[in-house]
Amino acid sequence: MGITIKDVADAAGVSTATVSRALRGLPNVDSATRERIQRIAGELDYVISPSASRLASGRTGCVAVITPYIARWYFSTVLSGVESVLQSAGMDLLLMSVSTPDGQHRLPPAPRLRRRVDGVLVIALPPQDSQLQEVLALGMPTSLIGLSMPSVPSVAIDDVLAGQIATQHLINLGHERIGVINGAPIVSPYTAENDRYRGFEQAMLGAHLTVDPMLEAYGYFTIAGGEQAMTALLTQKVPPTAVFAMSDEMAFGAMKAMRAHGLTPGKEISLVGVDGHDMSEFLDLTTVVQPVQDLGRIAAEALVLQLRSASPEVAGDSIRLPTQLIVRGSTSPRRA
Amino acid sequence: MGITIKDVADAAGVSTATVSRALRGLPNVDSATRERIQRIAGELDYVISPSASRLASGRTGCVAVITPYIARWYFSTVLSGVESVLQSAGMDLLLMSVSTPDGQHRLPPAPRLRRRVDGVLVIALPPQDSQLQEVLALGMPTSLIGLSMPSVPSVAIDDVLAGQIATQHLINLGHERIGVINGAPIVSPYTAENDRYRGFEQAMLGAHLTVDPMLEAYGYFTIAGGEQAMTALLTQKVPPTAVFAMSDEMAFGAMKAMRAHGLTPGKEISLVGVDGHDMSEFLDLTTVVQPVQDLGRIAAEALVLQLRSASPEVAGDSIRLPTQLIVRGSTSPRRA
DNA sequence: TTGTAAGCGTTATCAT
DNA sequence: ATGATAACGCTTACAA
Repeated sequence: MGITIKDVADAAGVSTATVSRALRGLPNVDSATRERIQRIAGELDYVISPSASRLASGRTGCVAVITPYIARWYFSTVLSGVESVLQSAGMDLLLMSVSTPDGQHRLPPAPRLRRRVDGVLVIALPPQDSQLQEVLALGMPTSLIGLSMPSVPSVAIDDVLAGQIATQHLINLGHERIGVINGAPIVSPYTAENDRYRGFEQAMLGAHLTVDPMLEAYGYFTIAGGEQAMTALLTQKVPPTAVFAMSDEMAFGAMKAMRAHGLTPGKEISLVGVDGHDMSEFLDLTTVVQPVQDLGRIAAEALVLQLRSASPEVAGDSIRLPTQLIVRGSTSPRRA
Repeated sequence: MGITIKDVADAAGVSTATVSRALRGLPNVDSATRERIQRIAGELDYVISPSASRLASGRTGCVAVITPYIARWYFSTVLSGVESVLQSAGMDLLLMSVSTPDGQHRLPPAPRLRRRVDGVLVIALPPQDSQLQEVLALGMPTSLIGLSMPSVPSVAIDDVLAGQIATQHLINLGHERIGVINGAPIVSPYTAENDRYRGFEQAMLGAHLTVDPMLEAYGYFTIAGGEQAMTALLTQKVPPTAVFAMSDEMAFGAMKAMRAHGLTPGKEISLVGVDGHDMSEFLDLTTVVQPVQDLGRIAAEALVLQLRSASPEVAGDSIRLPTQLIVRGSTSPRRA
């Protein structure tokens, strides 16, 4: 039921091999022949069969993107960057979420990868996540986004630095009782949240300030979580005068809690986030902006490059993208 | 370099045909044989070659999702619903954006669909978008999400009703000078924005209120756009006392503009949106909530069903999902 | 530069 | 219930 390469070959009076070569732009094809074949293929409305091509060549032209969430800002933004690159590269993007929209875990992606894609892009899974381990064990070309591991190519920001910058900003404003809204309490090392916490600690210690465990709360990277965390911080005997939220979305929740307690971010209390979420400008939130879309874009470019250069071990190493502190109204000098 | 069906067949002492049948769960296979084959396939770590299977069967097991944006809330939320269903159905999800992250148009998706997927899901493209037309012209099983057209299966809300409900809410609060923040000025008919506008008109006319063209502005469904639109409305000689924004994100922008003009949503001026965006609760925005994730979920389910039931014309018709007005603090009775 | 033909790994149609 | 085998549509040595 479809035009095949054979039909084109017959119509052009050449062999299927020549059509294949001509259409794929391979060298050693007479340019007149090539043009004729292209024209005829067009006239016949010929479309190559990916399945046949893949079966014969062994390459799928597909890249899988594995992500814990699809609908959250960070992940969808990374994804948009990835998609634009893969699109231009003519590769198919297979989207696989590791958890349901409700957050439950699902079928492990690794089995669904084998023989199906040429490469894999993983967004912000904890380094020792079992799903991630299984994917890496597949041994296929892989790039990590928003996390980094030794010996696996990755694109990420310097999370320690991000945490350090955010905290230092608060310190520079004269704050001393600085709270943190962290991700989850128990978490594997080398995650973004851990690194940001280390940056926080470094800044605090560097300024000879006390890291008070009572001023740490967990917001699980959600708005609601941030709100709860901030509420917890505000009900301390001596609440913080400034708070570092590890993500903008948690910061949004924190803002709500502050207002509920009659506090205005940037007046009685200061708040800084991390991300550069679309809404952060709108909400006048000081934040450490990370180039989220570029994270995806650059990782995808690196992967495509690796896939093209048949050399399996041109893995390319860990790439660090810069962050930038954007000071807005949510932070202000400590009131005397 | 991989285990093939032949290897499994040899190891099990049966033919490849039997292995194929056994592994796919087809009938007419001795249960003992089937179990043995399954065990051996497992031991050998056999993974079927999708390319070969697709080439031989003619089915790809892939569904393409075509969307104008990936990183916007509505689209990523629909996408997450779609993904969860396709995942459970064991189908591959090919993601294709129609515009770049910057909003530019790109390669038309239609050519990239042929022979590559079994079905297509289209998210919120205007009915007469040329890309959409080309996709439909392919004649493959297709479901539309967030838009509807005669004779093409679709899942959407009743946008006229949504606009009507939002507006009526403002009217019920006693407002008479009601502004609208629309999408784009020139737009094809039968789009969500047009329908919502019609609902707005209906409500206004039903209450014998004047639809003042001066109280209409365009926000292009973005935060920044909403802000500009609201600013325009507020600089009218006689500004509106209430505003219907056709999306929550535009409403967010509108809120910012209101505050910039010293107005508090829900006090001197009322504001209602449409969507049920995550941030709307946080920002205390009254809105007409639509079940965005369900839109994607249900459309995907319908498509999967259609693809399974080999009957090509079980297209299933247009499905309408309900919306719900959630009254929050951004709307209040008109002040005398 | 072009053609020949042997795969690629399944599925599906007949037989048995 | 199982087996043999011809597709499926392309790529890629190898020849010419």
